Amino acid sequence: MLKCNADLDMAFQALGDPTRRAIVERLAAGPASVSDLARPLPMSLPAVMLHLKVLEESGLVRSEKVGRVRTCHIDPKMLSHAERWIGERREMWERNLDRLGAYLDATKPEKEE
Amino acid sequence: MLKCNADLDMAFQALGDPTRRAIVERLAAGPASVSDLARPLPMSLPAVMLHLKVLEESGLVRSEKVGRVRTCHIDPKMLSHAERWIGERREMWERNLDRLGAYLDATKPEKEE
DNA sequence: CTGATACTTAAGTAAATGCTTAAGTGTAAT
DNA sequence: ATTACACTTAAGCATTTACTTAAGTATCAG
Repeated sequence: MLKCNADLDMAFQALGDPTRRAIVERLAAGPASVSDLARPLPMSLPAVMLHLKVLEESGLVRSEKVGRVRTCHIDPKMLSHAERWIGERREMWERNLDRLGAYLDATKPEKEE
Repeated sequence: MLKCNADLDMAFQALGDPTRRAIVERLAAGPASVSDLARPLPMSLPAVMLHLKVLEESGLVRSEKVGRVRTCHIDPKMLSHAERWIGERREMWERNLDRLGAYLDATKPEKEE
């Protein structure tokens, strides 16, 4: 019954956590290793790994491991997707406001022609 | 330690649920009563009320009650806020890609001058 | 006044989240 | 070979979420 946009579900839910947004914020400045990401965060490294897993499964972040260090970076596609979803709804709402305005303009004015 | 953006937390978390996105989707087309919103949804009315409460506390939706019917509508401000947050991070990432490209262009080319 | 409508509140439950500490597994440096 | 480093997995736990049903509380219509 509900449209099935599991990818948006995961992306928005991932962004709904301050730790994960902090990670995205850091990655927006450029790729980083897991330890780099964990260092400023007030939690254990395994906890950061879990957040990274969420971000990666949501498609917002990707990572590759070379040697013993895993480097993470943003995947902008899902960011765009989420951004677009919000933008389209906002625009739909604004068009409705405009239509309502036009309707009121068309019906109310008594001093017409 | 983490930047405190409780409003974004709530907005993104609200959008991270398919039922709530369906409600926003419906409201983008125009205001609706609680029952209107609940009718197509595969759950009880109290459950829908809880989702509405989340949407309202996140600032994405507002509502007024007149008589016995509560009419809900989108508040576009928080939609814009969330959209902007994503957009800024995406752009930051893209600027970084450009800088990297420029750096590579500036250092690698052997056939210069 | 009586019943139907449109929400609202309360109480309870199963599952998902966000951590923790402890114990691994490979890779790199000495 | 030995040690340190950078993750990774596992097990466990407290809290929050997403519902449910049942029992209200105001309107409004007849």
